[in-house]
Amino acid sequence: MPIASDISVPVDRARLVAGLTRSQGEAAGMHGPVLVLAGAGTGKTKTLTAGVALRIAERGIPAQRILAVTFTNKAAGEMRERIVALLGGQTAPSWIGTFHGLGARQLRQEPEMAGLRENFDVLDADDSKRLLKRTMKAMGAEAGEDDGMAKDPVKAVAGHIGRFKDNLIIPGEAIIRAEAMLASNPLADASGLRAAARIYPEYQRRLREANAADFGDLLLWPTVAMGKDEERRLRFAGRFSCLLADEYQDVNASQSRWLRLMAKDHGEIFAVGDDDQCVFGWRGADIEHIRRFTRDFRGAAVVKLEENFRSTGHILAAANAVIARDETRLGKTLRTTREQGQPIEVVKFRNDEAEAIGIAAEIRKRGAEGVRWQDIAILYRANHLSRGIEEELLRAKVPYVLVGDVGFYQRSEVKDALALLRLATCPDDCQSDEAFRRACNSPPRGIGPKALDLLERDAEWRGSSLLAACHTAELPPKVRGAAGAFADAIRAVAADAGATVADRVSMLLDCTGYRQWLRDSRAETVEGRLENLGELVLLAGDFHSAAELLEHAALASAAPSENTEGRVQLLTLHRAKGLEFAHVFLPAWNTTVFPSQYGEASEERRLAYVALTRGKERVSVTYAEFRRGYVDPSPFLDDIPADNRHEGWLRPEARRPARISPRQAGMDALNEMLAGLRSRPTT
DNA sequence: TGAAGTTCACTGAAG
DNA sequence: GTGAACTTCA
Repeated sequence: MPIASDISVPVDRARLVAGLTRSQGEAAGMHGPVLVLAGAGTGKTKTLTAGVALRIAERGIPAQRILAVTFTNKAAGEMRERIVALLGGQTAPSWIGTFHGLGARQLRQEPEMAGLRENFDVLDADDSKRLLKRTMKAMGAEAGEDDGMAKDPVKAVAGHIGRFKDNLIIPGEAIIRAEAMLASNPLADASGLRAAARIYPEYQRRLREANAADFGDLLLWPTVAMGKDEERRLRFAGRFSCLLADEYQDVNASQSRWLRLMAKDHGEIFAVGDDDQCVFGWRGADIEHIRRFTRDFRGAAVVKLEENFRSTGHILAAANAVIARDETRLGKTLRTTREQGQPIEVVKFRNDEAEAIGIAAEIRKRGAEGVRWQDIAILYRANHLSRGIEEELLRAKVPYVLVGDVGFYQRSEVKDALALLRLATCPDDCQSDEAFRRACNSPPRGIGPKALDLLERDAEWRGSSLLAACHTAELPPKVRGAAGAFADAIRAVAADAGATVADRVSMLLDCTGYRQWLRDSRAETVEGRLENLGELVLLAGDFHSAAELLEHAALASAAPSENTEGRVQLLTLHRAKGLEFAHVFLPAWNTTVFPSQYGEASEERRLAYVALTRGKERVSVTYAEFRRGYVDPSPFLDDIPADNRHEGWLRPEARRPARISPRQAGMDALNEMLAGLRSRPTT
């Protein structure tokens, strides 16, 4: 492949590719469509960053003609930072962002693509679920659609509608497409899917009515519109000379099509990804897109990065063996230049409690050996598995942090405060009605479902906003006073033209009694919540308008960086993707837990591969003989070659009989009996 | 009407 | 443990 060397821009190519391997450097400098298949720990981000830097510095492509796409804000931020560092003072591309962020930007420019007006709202998952719920209630579809509907039908329908949007299915086509899907895959949740196809158009109608877009809309409509209207496509695509995409294995149909439309004119797309790490199928990601990259982008070059700089030999061999049993993969085999290191430690425990105790004890021991807490991580398949482990870490006095629990902007107090701000921004606009519904009764002021219904009727009758209806609707006297006072408080802040965004938020929290309400509540979490509100006011200082802050809040979920210093980190396998830790503990390798009974087999296997490749020095896999109903050890354990594993670092002991309930004790007895019957060698 | 109490399930989670 | 939905109580 040609490497441009004839451009006389005075840059030091050597510096840009410094620290890259030969294949990394070659890949970064290629022209035309390129797919970099980068295994875990092979320097994927580094290569991508170098790719951007070389395009700017060597090929002379203006920074603002480069489009770089990622999935998370964090990844986008890191890329921007690294590019700036690499290029010195030169500007990073103006269009580095997430798919959603970029889609939102396009939609802001031409909102009619989605049938929206200017200044539409972006709803986060929570908001859209609320709207969906009201829609379903109105359609009488909320209660369990007789047969096999899920326990949470709103969640199920929200999921299906989200998948429709991921797959570029517009409301009018949903019913036909759903039937087609069911014809080819009768195993799917048929009644839920049908219900969703029926509800989708009405939900979409209500979204438009509220002048709001959900996350799916942000990419769906620009993509649909660009596909239909070539002039429009050129307006968007014409401003870029090349594209770069991170984590390509995780793209969904809509994202893949969007990229193709954006790259159509020049074919300059540089994608990096690892098909072995596609673990977000349930979120719409489709591994097929990375597999057919060379067909989607004609003449694409494929470069494999197989040199792993992260893990020791044993860890890598184990991971390779586990993933090798996935037969549909594109195929690459990681090798490491590092030493063999220690074998994977596989430890059997009697039950889940013993497992938690054992892990905590082992972590203590490693701490005593000088391992820093922050270099240790416990990675599990499902969130609820953290609980038992936390308990034992607490007991063992090991400091830990639960990584990425609830995002800052998803916290209820933050959402309440933002709803107040939304309300104060346009008190007379029906677009603020959802914010009103959220804010009107926190703190409780007597506006329950009944009163809200009266307000809704009045507002509908007059065509006014709910807030305006507080003064006009016929309400019981007490409620009327409270509602009026609430509306006046909002309006007072709205009228204060001189106030900054931060001032407004702070004033609203005070004059609506929200802060006081929080202070008075004697829940344990008050202090943290008040702190969050303070943090929000602080953050609000960075924004020039309420609209700006609200958009940011919808598109950015993450908490302002969690402090992991000096703590053991607890997180799910999914959240651990892309991260690395010197010491990794992988609990609950039991069937139905991991692999999960709900997951797709090959995706669970890839998740096991992700799990093992997080470790740099030591990886410990544990399982319980007994765990909530007898479950077998994970079959993935058998896939770790005998040469690369070692049974146990600790004699598993179940202790603390006092804490074991009679029920548990009975089950333990049963378990022991079963274990005996199976004639497993006992420890 | 609202608040307090109770029950029940609980993959995974970016934007 | 948590949160959501439902029930009961004041």
